[in-house]
Amino acid sequence: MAAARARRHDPERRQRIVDAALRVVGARGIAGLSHRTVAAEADVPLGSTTYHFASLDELLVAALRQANEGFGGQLRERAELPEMAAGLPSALARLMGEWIGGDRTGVELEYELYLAALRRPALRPVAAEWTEAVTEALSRHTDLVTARALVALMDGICLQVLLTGAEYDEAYARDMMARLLPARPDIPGDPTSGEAPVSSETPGPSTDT
Amino acid sequence: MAAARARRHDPERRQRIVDAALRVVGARGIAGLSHRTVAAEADVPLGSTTYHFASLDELLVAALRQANEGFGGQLRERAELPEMAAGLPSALARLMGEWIGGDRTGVELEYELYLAALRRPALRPVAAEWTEAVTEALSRHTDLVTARALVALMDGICLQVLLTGAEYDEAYARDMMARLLPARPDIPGDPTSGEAPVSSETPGPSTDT
Amino acid sequence: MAAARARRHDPERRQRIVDAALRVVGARGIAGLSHRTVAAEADVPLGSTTYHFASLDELLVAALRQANEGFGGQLRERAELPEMAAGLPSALARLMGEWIGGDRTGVELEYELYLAALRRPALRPVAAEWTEAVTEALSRHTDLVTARALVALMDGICLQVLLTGAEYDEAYARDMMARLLPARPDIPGDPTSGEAPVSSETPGPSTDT
Amino acid sequence: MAAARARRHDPERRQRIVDAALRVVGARGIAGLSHRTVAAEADVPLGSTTYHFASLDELLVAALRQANEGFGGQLRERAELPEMAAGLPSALARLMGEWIGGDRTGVELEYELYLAALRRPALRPVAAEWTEAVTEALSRHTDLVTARALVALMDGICLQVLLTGAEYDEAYARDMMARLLPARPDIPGDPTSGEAPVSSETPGPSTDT
DNA sequence: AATGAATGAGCATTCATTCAT
DNA sequence: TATGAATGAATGCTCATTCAT
Repeated sequence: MAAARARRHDPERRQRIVDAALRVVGARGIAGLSHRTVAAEADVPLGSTTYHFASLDELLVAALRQANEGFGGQLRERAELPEMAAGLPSALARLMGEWIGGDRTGVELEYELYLAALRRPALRPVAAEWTEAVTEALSRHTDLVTARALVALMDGICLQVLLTGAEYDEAYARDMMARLLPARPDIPGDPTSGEAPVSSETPGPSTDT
Repeated sequence: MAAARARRHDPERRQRIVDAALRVVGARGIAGLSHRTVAAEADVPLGSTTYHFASLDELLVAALRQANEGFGGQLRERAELPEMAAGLPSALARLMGEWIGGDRTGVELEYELYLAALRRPALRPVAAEWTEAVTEALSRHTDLVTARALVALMDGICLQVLLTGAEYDEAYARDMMARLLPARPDIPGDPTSGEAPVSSETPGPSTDT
Repeated sequence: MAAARARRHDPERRQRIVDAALRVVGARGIAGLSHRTVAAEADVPLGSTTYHFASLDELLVAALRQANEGFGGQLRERAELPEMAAGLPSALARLMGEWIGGDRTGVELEYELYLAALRRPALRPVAAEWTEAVTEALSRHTDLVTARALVALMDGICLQVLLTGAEYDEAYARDMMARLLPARPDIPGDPTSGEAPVSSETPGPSTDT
Repeated sequence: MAAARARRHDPERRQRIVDAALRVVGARGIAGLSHRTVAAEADVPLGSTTYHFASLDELLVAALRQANEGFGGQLRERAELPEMAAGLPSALARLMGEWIGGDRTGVELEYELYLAALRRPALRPVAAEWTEAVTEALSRHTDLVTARALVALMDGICLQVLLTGAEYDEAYARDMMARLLPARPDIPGDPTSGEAPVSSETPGPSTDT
């Protein structure tokens, strides 16, 4: 068990490289990720990174898959709780608030990897996995179509906060998600459907234009 | 092939560099944008790019500002049309479909520049400008809060298509946007508010368009 | 008297450029001095710096001449005071301590310009001027040869502090300078203090070799 | 002229780069030292210089350490000789004369690297090493404090010659150094010469070696 | 199987200088 | 006379990749 020199198969090595990659991307962005930076961060020889991950894309895939556990993981954990069954929009809005209000590094890291799929087809399956997983978790409390729309809206809201530097407005997020829930004209108190009906006012369109 | 040498006074130079930058980003991504690539694409001396844009960030700002005219420009143009007043969700869903269904290069280009604001604070004001402009255009037909949510949802839907490789589903987009519109329990047929009330369960594509 | 636009002869302009050059060298070293940096610091057009100073060497000469007022200026001021006549070594050691113990920027700036003469012959006359001026000021209280040696020793002590990061030891400086004073065999008082009145005869090289 | 290509394994490579750096600094000054100039001078690929020396500072450190062998090396060699024990000031003055009277390139090179520590903290430890080594060599013949002052005075005298273009005056140097030697009140013989038999106390040369 | 050495291409940026006003 | 525009050269440095163990 003593540390063998020149271990033949070091299964931790690969994981340590992925962890280091996440730290590098978190600190310096994907643009700062290179064989060198990750090797230095992981404290492994340069050749080791190219050996375990033939290309940076391959490393990014592993990193993205691991990063996906962030928001998605928390959401799946809470998906079981009665709180979420009781009021999906408010539960999601609160979760977003906690996530985005905490250390921004993790949030930016996760989104940067996710958005990188735009230009790296290799990452798309992983991005799709993430969307699927979150959608599925939400579909415990609503239908699939609504779940997917909720995910899209959450993404859009988060992006507006992250990209424009705007403040996160939890009440706004909750209300808009509540609107997305399927109409329940006949069952006004259905707990699975989410929040209570949105207040009638809200900056209604009135007679603009 | 050699362009005119010794082009001492070239007032269009700056604009040509921005155009070239957009072409480069469109073809090779932001990662492929460098003073060298843009200089070659614009057929100007290398020093000319650094002279007109002291840093790449500066060039990206100019490029993003110009790219913002893409979707946002079309939306603002159509914002005047009665079609949009008649049915905001279906008009927006159609516009998205046309945009995303056409040449993907422009779409990806625009989104890549937009999303780059995540890691480049210099781009955030421009990203905010874009959001503001689109929101304002939409607010001709609905309230500001709803407009902002519509933009967020559209962003989220587009991203899902672009990032996961999913197909764009116009009916789904329309129905979800329709749900976002403020509740009008008393005025079921308000034309300014957009579509007719959506069918109760799930957003079947119904028979639009 | 009102600020004329496009003043024909702006005598302040030249001085402002020199002042800016000193600030630039102080902050970023001679290596950081360029037409651009000094123009930016002085808030004058780039062309203005090349106009007033055809070469950087020319600008450095002007800057060094002005910087020479630092230590040398203080020394000349105090040269009149009875304190210096009473005890040259302790007065000089104290002055060095004050100079080197204060803001290091000025000290480094002055020395950097002075030492630049090593590689820039254009600066040598100015460096020689400085040495001459200080030597002459000291020669009010001792002979010329001793004065020159005192200057050399002070330079060497300062350099050791600046180059090696050592602490300045005022007592050591005072004692070593005291030893440099010409022998006063008739006043055995205290040779280490060197405070005794300077002897009339100068330290002729005697007949060694 | 093309040297052997594909020199994959070249253990002297590093040393050759340092040698080339010294030649470059000697010929064109530190300002003329760049990865490119040194690569050309050493006839190695550009990447080789950045591989062996991650930064120019690192290269300068190696170069300074090697240059330190110049004057310091000669001094240490002669430190053993009876000549130095017999008359420290005259021996040092003669050594300085030989050093400064010979090829100025080496002298300027050594001083330029040494003085560069003023603005490059990375060089300070090496500058301190040099001072320590020379001081220690001198302390075989006098006490540490005096040795340090002798080094300072020698530095100051050399600088005056190098910076102002003055002639080196060996007799002057010898006499001033003689004054620096610790007082020997009991042997009033001739304090200016310092050649007289050294008093018993003080770390005189006594019977070392 | 794993890795240190090595290298040429490329990077953003700064620069002195030239030129046309 | 004074200056903004313009440019090619050069800078330190990072990099993916190759190669020889």
